[in-house]
Amino acid sequence: MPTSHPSITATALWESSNRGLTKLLSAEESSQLAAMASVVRFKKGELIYAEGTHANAAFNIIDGAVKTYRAASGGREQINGFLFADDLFGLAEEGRYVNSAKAVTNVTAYRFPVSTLEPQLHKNGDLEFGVISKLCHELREAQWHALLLGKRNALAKVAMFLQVVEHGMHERRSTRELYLPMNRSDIAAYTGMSLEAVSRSFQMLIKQNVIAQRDRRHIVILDRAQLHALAALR
Amino acid sequence: MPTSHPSITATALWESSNRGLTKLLSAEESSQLAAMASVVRFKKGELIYAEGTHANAAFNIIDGAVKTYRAASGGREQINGFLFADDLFGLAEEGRYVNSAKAVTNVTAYRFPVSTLEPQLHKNGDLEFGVISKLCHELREAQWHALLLGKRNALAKVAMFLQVVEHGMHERRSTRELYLPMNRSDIAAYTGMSLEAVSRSFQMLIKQNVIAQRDRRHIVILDRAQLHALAALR
DNA sequence: CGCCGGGTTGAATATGGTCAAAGGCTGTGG
DNA sequence: CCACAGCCTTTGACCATATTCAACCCGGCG
Repeated sequence: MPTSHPSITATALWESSNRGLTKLLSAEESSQLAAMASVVRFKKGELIYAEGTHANAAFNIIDGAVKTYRAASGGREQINGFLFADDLFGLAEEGRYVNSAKAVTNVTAYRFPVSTLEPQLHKNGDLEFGVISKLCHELREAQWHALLLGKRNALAKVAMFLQVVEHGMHERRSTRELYLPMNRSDIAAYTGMSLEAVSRSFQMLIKQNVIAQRDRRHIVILDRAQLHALAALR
Repeated sequence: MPTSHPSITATALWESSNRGLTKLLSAEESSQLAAMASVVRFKKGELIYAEGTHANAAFNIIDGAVKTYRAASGGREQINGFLFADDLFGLAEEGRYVNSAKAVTNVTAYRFPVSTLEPQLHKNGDLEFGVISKLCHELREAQWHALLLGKRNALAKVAMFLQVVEHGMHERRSTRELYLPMNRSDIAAYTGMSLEAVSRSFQMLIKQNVIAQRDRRHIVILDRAQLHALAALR
C-alpha cells in the first residue's frame, strides 16, 4: 500500500536487536576484527553449517574453496555459489542460516562470532559501508548466476560457467591455467543440469579446441573468442 | 592471495567517492528523504533506465509494477525480478546501471538523485543499516530466483513463480485473488522458458484444478497443497 | 466491423535427462 | 612400490520434455 512517505520493506536482518550476522571488513579496521576472530579449518567435504540452523558466526576465507547450497527436493542440492579466498559468507536471516555451506577443498578461514561482531558493526560507520559494498557485490554475482541458469543451451551454460570462474580467479591468481576445485557433480548442481550433460559439454569444448585440459581440474582456454560466442548463445 | 589480516574484496560501489547509488530508508528518516525526493510517473512499457548508462538516481515505487532485466543475445531479455510498491531499485556498480528497468504497468515512484542521496548515507548510520537490510532482502530474492531457474520441469517453474508472486503480494494486499501485472512473455523471460511452454503450463494447472483464472491476469489458487507439491518437483 | 497484439493449440524436431556400463584417477593398505 | 578399491568421469542408447514453427483464436480498440 502506498505510504505518504518513502518507505522500503525487508525481512529483518537481526531477529530483534542481537542476532543474525553479515559480512564486513574494510581497510584498516581489519586489525580490530582480527582480534575478535579465530582461525578455523575444515576438511574437504566437511559441512560448515546447515541451512536453517542457528547462525552464530560469519566466516572469511583465507584459503580453499567453499560452496553454498540449498537442499532441493529429492536430495538434490542447488548450489548458490562458490567462494574463495577473501570471500565472506555466513549471512543469516532472522538468526538462521538460509543455506548450507560445505568445504569443497580443505579450507582455512577466519571465524567471527556474531555476539562480538554485531556491536562493532553498529559502532563503526566505515565498517557498515564495507558491508554494503560487499553485499552489492554478492547481489551482482547472484544475478550473474541467474543469467547463467536462464540459458537454455548446455554448451552456453558451461562456457559461461568457465568465464565466471576465470573472472573470479583472475582477480586472485595470474596463471594462464584455471583450476576447478569443484567436481563435475558440483558444476552440474550450479548450472542446473545433469552431471552427464556437464561432462558432454566439456568434451565438446575440448573437441572443438576451445579449451584443453591437463587433468580434470586444470583447464586452459585456447579460444577465448569462441568461448565468449558460445556463452552468448541463448 | 591470503592476507595477514581478514579482508574482503568487492567491486567499488562508488566510482571514486561520489557516484553510484543504492537503496536506503528506515523508519523515521523517511521524512528527511522525502525532502530530497521528487515524484515521477512512467507509462506502461516505458523504459526507466537502460543497462550501462550513467546512474544518476535511485527509485522507490509508490504504485505499479516494474521489471528489471538484462539484454541477452538475440534480443532476448532475461528478467531479474519484478518490483512493486515499497520496493527500491536503481542500484549501480561503478556509477552505471547494471540492468535495465521498464514499467510493466503505469508506475508512480519517488526519485532520489544520487548527488543528494550519497552525503546523507554517509552521515546517517541508521540509514546505512536500513540499506544493509534491504540489500540482504534483495540477495535472498535473487537466490530464490536462481532456485526457480534451476528447476528442470516447466510445471514446477510456473508453480514456483506463482508462489513467489503470491508471497510478494500477500505482504501488501490481502485479496484471495492474485493479480499478474506482467504478460506471458515476461513470465517466460523470468522463468527462462519459452512463452508457449508458459502458456501450456498455465493451461495444465487450470485443467488439473490447481488454479482458476477469471481472465489472463487474475488467478485464484484452488489447491495450495498441490501447487506446493508441483513447485517442489525436481 | 475488422484489425492487431497477445495468447493458445498442434505437430515435428532437437536437446538434454535418464539409465546403464565401462574407463580412469586417487589414495590406501599391503 | 605395487595392487586394489572406490569414486568420479566418460560414453552410449533410449526416451521424455521443451523448443520451434506455424496456424488459429480471442479480446480490446480504432
